[in-house]
Amino acid sequence: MAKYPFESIEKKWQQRWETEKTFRALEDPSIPKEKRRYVLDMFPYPSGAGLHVGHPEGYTATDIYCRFLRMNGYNVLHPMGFDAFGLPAENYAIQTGTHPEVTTMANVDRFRTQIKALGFSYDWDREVSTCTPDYYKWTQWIFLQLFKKGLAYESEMPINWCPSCKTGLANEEVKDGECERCHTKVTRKRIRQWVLKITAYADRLLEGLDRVDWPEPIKLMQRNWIGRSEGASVHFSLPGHKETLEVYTTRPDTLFGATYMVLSPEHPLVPALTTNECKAAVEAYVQEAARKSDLERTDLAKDKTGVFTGSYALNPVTRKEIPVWISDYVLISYGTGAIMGVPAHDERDWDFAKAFGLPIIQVVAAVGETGPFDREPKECTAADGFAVNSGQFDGLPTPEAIKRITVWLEEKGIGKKAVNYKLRDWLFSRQRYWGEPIPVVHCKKCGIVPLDEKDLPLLLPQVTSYTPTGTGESPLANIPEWVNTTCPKCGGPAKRETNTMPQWAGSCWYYLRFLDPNNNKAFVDPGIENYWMPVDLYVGGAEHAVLHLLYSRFWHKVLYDVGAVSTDEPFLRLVNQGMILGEDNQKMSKSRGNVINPDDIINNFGADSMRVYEMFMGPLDVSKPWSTAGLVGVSRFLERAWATSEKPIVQEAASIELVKLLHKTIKKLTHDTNTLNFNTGISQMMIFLNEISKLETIPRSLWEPFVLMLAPYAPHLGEELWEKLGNSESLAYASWPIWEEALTLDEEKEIVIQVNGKIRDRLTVSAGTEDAVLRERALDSPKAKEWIGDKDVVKIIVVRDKLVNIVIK
RNA sequence: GCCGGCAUGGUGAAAUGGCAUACACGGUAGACUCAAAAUCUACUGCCUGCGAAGGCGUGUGGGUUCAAGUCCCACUGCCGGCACCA
Repeated sequence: MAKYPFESIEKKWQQRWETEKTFRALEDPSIPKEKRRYVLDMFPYPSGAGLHVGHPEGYTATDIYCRFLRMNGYNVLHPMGFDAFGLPAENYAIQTGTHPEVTTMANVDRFRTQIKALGFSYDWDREVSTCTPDYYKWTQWIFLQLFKKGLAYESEMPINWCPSCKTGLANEEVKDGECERCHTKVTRKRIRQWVLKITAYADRLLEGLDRVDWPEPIKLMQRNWIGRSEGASVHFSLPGHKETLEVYTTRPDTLFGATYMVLSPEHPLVPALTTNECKAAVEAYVQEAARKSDLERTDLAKDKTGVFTGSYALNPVTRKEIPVWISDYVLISYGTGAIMGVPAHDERDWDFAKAFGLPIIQVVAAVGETGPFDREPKECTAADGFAVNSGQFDGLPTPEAIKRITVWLEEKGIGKKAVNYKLRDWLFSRQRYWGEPIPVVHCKKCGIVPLDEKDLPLLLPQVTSYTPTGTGESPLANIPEWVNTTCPKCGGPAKRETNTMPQWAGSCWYYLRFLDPNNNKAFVDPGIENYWMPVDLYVGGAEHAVLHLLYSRFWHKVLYDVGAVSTDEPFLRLVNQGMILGEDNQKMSKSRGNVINPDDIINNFGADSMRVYEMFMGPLDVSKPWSTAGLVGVSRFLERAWATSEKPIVQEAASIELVKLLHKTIKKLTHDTNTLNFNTGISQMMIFLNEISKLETIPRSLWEPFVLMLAPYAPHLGEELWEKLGNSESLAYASWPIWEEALTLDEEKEIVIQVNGKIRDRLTVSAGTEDAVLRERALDSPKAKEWIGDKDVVKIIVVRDKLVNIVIK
């Protein structure tokens, strides 16, 4: 079998699609809402390394699905663009002096060429890059909306500081205590930052998850990330001080067991509470903690450390004085930055109390446990039970005790019910050049003043050096003529904000710009937004499970609140594609030398082989190793399809067996394509082709539907075969074949005869044979008789069209 | 440590609680060929057996069921995420 001429075929059809704008999506009002679909890929960051074989996996999946939808009469929006701001281009600029825009645009061109070589049916008229002024004008506009709603604020806060990049990092850019990009150990530094108040949307981000069709594990990860907990805040008075110490606890029922308090080293009350005798030790500890990175703080925390402040707090229920300590196991960023130590019922508190010889009092007992409860418990338990050593609350089961003590605290005015989140506000500024400038100015007289919307975009100026200033400010701070400006409000002198936005900003809303990419009056026309939104299917890697998808949902909800979009959740259905591993079953990486380059595969086997192979490897959502040997099998399948098309295609009727196989194939492929189970769908096409390729002449009634079904998977070959059938129009909008249910059913069924669950015989009967008949025929089977022997038949199970199980004893 | 996912032939994998291993790779044998490649055909889970046939088999151990890869319980291993969240 000769190799089919994929090079010429693929080139030819890619050109046809491009010049004819085959896949342009128009907002045709005559197509009803239920016949419109928005299918979105996570757009790539155009790295210098070029396209990875992982990219085409999700892109092929959505492409097949979109082509399938079009053939089923849907109006499909399927765009592609580039997440073009980002650190690698800037780091390259620092090394070489090349403007990041130059690098980025070259990479974008390369990516576009590589993506087009795979024959995806994108509407390229809608392409966007987040780094173009046309685009980031609207990223800045959205920032202004956030600012006006009070959701963007400045804060002087300790941040992760990378001494090598000389810039601040968000928590999520720190991996194992190291800078995600350059792997330098991260330290802490206080710096002025812009922060977005995502916590204000915590409950809505949580609630919205109940209304979207996403994988449960991903929803769970988002829920855990938001980390909502209910409990109580309690004020502890501090004898000798007018302030009180507020703590948050999920277990107010253990208040009687609180024998000490711990503040985070960064807690504002630490200086006031430190007595002269303890001052030296406390200050040393605070300094030590500040110097440490998060890695060290968590690592060293295997043994609890801490120092006594010298002060005492009053336990509001026992009226006993309890010592106030500081320790780095208490985080300033969660709750109030202070805790009550209940060593008997919290592992961490237990370790701390044991390390420093603090008293341990049991206040919860397991159901069925009998006292006495007046001695120090042997082990710590956080489990529910009933209250002991808790005065008036003794005997109450834990949930009841929590309620009653919370009420009691409220009555006394020393506490109340409280909700807390693990989610923190989003550190939104970067001390970088290659990002969207934050469109505000700092005016001595008016404070922080946002730019007028009509003055957007605020363009990134040219700089001579991309190197960070080292003071924590971005390279923009080195351009006085840009920094010094006038206040939009009072007209007096003002300074521009020199921080830029993080890469997440542009990717937070790109799916909206695809709707109306050239609009310069609005970020999207409301009519067009309403036409397509929400996104019906969003496919991308699971590594974005939390951050990108949470940030994006947050922005979308804000845009919904300002009336800019019509839905409050952006992505109805989410599918995460699995990772493609190297042939050695390891993550692909340069250092392992197991990287597969898509260009090589396309050159040697063609884009269609690449596409079909990636879909044939296994289920879309699991990780799977690349195998060039496996690719060969798929390539043979396409060659066989080509070879079959070279045989005479005739008008003769096909045999009933093949007609039935065709209808079964249409049914299975329709179902599997619709549910994105491409691997089993392809296998069904293989079964069909294996059969018809045996024929000397090919009935057109079999071949035509096969070509149509193959087309979404191998579109270049599909179009070519369609043309060979005498069609002059593209098959992109031809009708997907329809199956006839009656032709998918077998007239005869093989019935398995089991004796005690073991297969002993088989018989062939016509479909739908009555249970009673099956029972008789099974009992008549000589082999079954042999196995039954003289045993008693206890029971006979009949499953129509499938099996008879004779149970004997 | 916690959370989540996965575990099936030599390999990638398939299987509404009802014939385990479809499809593909690889392998073996044969056809075609001067020869090779390509292609085509047959076989290909393991064990016993000349064969007929039988037994075993979906990470391990239990359980539910007439029937378990699939459901339940306990464990082991691998992969991913999180990191003292009070």
